[in-house]
Amino acid sequence: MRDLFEQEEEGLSIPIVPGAVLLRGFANDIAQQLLGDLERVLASSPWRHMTTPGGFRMSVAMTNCGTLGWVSDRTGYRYDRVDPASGEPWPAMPATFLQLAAQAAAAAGFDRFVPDACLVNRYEAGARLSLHQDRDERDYAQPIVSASLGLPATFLFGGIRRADKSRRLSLAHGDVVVWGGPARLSHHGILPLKEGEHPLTGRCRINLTFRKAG
DNA sequence: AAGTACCC
DNA sequence: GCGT
Repeated sequence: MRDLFEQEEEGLSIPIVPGAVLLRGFANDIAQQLLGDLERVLASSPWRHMTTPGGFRMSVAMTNCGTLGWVSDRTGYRYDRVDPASGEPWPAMPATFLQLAAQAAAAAGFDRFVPDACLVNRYEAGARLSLHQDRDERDYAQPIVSASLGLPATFLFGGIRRADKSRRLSLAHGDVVVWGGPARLSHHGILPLKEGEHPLTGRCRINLTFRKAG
């Protein structure tokens, strides 16, 4: 019953596990500015489907902004200063992105969060991200901030061990999840996106994931 | 490896 | 649905 109650809360901090919190609707007021800034990022570094080290095409389309961008190809996962598609540095992180990330982190108890990487994910119907850990960053003392825009999705949030039981959380437009400290290496993922239409993003979900990678 | 296939 |  507690879960049903939580699903209906708005504008509140909802604890998930120690070190992880869902900030319901935290990005609502700034969502249109974020999406406008994203258009300028995409003009330099457009969407692309990366390849896993196993050689499979990821269903989620991605790009990055900030001094470091997350990249996957046949050689592995890494952060790189350069967009491999353009040969140029990733676009600068927009001020609105930095502000959202810092304010969300602070609201979750992580002060002075200054991300140097923003991975942008676009989910269309059927796109998914299987359960994984964010472990390519240098300093696990730095939290992860993940903002949802557009269509809703089911977020899986598990434990440190892959076999730990995962919780399912419905994430809606404007929701922000922050995890760090004891939850920093929690497994997480997104179930296949359902079809739908959102007034601001159309038939997709956009996710902004902020990290201090370097 | 953030993926798939296949097995139990 | 889980592990490999």
